[in-house]
Amino acid sequence: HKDEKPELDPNNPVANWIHARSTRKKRCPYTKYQTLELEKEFLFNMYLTRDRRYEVARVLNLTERQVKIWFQNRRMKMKKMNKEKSDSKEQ
Amino acid sequence: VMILRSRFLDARRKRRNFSKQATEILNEYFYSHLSNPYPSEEAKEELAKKCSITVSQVSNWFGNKRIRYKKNIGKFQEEANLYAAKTAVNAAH
DNA sequence: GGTCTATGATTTACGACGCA
DNA sequence: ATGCGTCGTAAATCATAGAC
Repeated sequence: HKDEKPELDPNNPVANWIHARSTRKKRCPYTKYQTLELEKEFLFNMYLTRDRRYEVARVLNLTERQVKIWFQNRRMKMKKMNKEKSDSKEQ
Repeated sequence: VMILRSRFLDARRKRRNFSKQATEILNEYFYSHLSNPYPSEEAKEELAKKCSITVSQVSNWFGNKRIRYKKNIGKFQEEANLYAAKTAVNAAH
């Protein structure tokens, strides 16, 4: 399969499932303040310039990578919410 | 209009467990595809229709099921046997 | 009715892959 | 090669419906 890492085991059913690499950073919930500031920035523009990303990361004490990924996830969330809205409309 | 709107918002806020029949259908698929329990988009749509839930809810269900099964296979052994037997009976007729 | 646990949904973090 | 885009997902966590 594709996503991440195989689990080389004999005949257990989970062997061929997708598994996260052990090096993956553990999910760390952001504070209310961090989330609020990220949401404000997202409201201002859905896509970050490199300068804004640096600044947001510095102010919120996150890495630029975390900020980049937060925006990617936030755009997917918005897409999902829009889809639900249009789906419930028809019918 | 306000009533409809508030009803819609309430429905989103207040989660309901899925029906017994829906859970049955999802579990049948899960245990009969245990070596690769990743339904395609088309399969998700069909499951969603049969279960009267959304495709997102089907995705959530499989995501939760995979991780919870993997985390404690022993706890699900009885359930796994039950659905294995059920699909065996279905295949025999 | 108050405690818990099971369950559905949401939040971080990445791998795979696309495109410029 | 770099670098950021989407898409689908893992895994942890949240919220609370329901079982006890």
